[in-house]
Amino acid sequence: MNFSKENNIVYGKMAVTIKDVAKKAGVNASTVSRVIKDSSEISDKTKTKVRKAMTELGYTRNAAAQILASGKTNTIGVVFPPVVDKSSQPFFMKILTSINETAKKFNVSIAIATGHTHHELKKQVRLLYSERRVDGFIVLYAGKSDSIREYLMSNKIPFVLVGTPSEQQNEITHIDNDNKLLGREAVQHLAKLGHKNISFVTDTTEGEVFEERYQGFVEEMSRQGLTRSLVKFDSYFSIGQETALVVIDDVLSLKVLESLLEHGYRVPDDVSLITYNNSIFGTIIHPFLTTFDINVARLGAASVEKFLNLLNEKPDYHEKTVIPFELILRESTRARI
Amino acid sequence: MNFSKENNIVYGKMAVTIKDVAKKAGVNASTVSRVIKDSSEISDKTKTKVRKAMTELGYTRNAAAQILASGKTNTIGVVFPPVVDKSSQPFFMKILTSINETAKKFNVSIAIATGHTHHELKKQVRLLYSERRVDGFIVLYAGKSDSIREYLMSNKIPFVLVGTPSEQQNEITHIDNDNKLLGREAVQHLAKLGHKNISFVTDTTEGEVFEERYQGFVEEMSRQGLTRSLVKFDSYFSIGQETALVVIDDVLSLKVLESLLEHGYRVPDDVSLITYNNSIFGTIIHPFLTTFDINVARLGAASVEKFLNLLNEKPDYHEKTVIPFELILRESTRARI
DNA sequence: CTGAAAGCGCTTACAG
DNA sequence: CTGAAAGCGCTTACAG
Repeated sequence: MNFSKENNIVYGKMAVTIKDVAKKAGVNASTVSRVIKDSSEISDKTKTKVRKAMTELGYTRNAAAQILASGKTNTIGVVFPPVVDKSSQPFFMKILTSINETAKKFNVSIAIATGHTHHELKKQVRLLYSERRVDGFIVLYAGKSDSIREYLMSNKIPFVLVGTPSEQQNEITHIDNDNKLLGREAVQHLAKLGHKNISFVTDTTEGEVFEERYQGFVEEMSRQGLTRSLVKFDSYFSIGQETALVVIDDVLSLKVLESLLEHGYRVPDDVSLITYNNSIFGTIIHPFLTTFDINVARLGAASVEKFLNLLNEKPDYHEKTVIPFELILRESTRARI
Repeated sequence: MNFSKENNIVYGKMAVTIKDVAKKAGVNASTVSRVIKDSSEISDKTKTKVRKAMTELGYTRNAAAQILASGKTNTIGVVFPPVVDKSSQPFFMKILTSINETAKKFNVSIAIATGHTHHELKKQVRLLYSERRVDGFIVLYAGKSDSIREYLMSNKIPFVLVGTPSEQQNEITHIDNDNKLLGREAVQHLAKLGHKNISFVTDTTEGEVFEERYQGFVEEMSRQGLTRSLVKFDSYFSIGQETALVVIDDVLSLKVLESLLEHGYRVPDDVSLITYNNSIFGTIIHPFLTTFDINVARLGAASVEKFLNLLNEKPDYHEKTVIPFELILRESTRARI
């Protein structure tokens, strides 16, 4: 029976500490600490000895003690957008999973900040940082600056953005797809199939995502000398001479599909449809949607890597990371006859 | 300039500690600590004085220090199921949000555990607990026992389950809807509309959710003397004499709807359809689905409350909490003429 | 009702 | 390459 352990009763079990390991290995606690972080100062012989003691005793570090002593939390705060229904977008759960698993790979943890209102969300973000629970943040929404972003910037708190900020792109490290290219490539795919009159369909004309995809669409349409229009989807939705549609995302695509069917158009026989995001909505009902996979897993992984780089290397510049996308061919597009 | 602060440089800023507050308020650090937790031992006068100092200095507690000193993490680990695509089920993001916001209300934090494989997930769960990052867990999947649940139970780690465990229901605190009642009430709604021949449609016959909803369906159908059958949805799906369908969830309902349309049935004119979950999938295309809202927000909130109760009160029994549901009438059911 | 002191389990200059 | 010591910022018996 080991006396020093008598006070380490946690949840009814003895917690093994660095001291126990040190005693067992016949070294000082500071040596054990150095072995834990695999310091090059320590001899291989000692490392082996200490590690043996660690496994024999079943040692695991106490996270709180390490955080307190080192001053580094090794935790990243993940900030969700301040909207009520994050659950309707598979994107968020997907990127959260990816972030969590990448973080684990680098031995860091994550904490999350959510809020129905902007005010609540900001309170959570501030609290996470002021209680020294996180070293910084990955923010899962971009666009125009808000008071949370201002808070982060003015306090020089490390953070990266998933998406593209409307302003200060050179002062913010961010990770995104090339939305303009996404717009162009949709046109290219359709043009290759022989379509000459194409509409861009959206339910919102706000936000960077729409703006850039649409801009890419317009540029490529002009370049190829094709006929285009912009259609806002609402209850009066209908189409004219166009033989193909670029739709802003796959949820909207399902609605467009239904409306088209009502008006007597068959997809892809009468009109082709190409869309974005490759979420589950694209393969529930036929025609399964031809869509661009924006690679959410890599967006998440890159956000962690870039954040860690920002935190540790403290580069004096802020870069944009562009994640490649992939066209998934399914049933909703076909050659124009 | 305050000397004691010179060493508290965190992220380039002075961190205010309990000592700074104590000095400013002219009391001992231990008194400040007691004021923080609003101890009834401290006089109101002192509390006011200390709180004034706290706000003036902008004090926030250091989470790691508090955790280390108190031995309580005030953090709950949330365990997601070990499946690849959690993002296709809006349920998970919804309950995560609800759990996080309820936790915040009780001043506790959350950590998450995800993994593509059961093995990875278990590693994360063990790590969270052995590093003393969490006091216990909320597990977001139920059904048959797995090695994670066995680990939690045999180590007497506090946890609650969202869903109903197949075994040991009296030894596990869990939170769920009454799935059997959900099955019965679907029948009742349909019967009231005059339907006498009803099928239960599912794509999986595994899991508690199916079993209980189906059992409730069967019982109520028998009780009312109606004609029933069980239909497994696949590419050969078709219906016979039935005039109404109970479908296991709303994603499957969209597929069923499509298949019905192909076979020339109109919903709800020819056949009524009632389903479960009230996710976004029910209101994308027409007919909008009549569905049961299972109240995910309350499932999440209750899981936090019950966990905290388990942790603090250490009751010697394990109860089940049944969250009420609500029928959302939309377009997919109608009276049989 | 409040203070002084010990302790939580680590990390990290400093010294040798 | 390793040890001894101080310190991170709290909490909590113990004493008065």
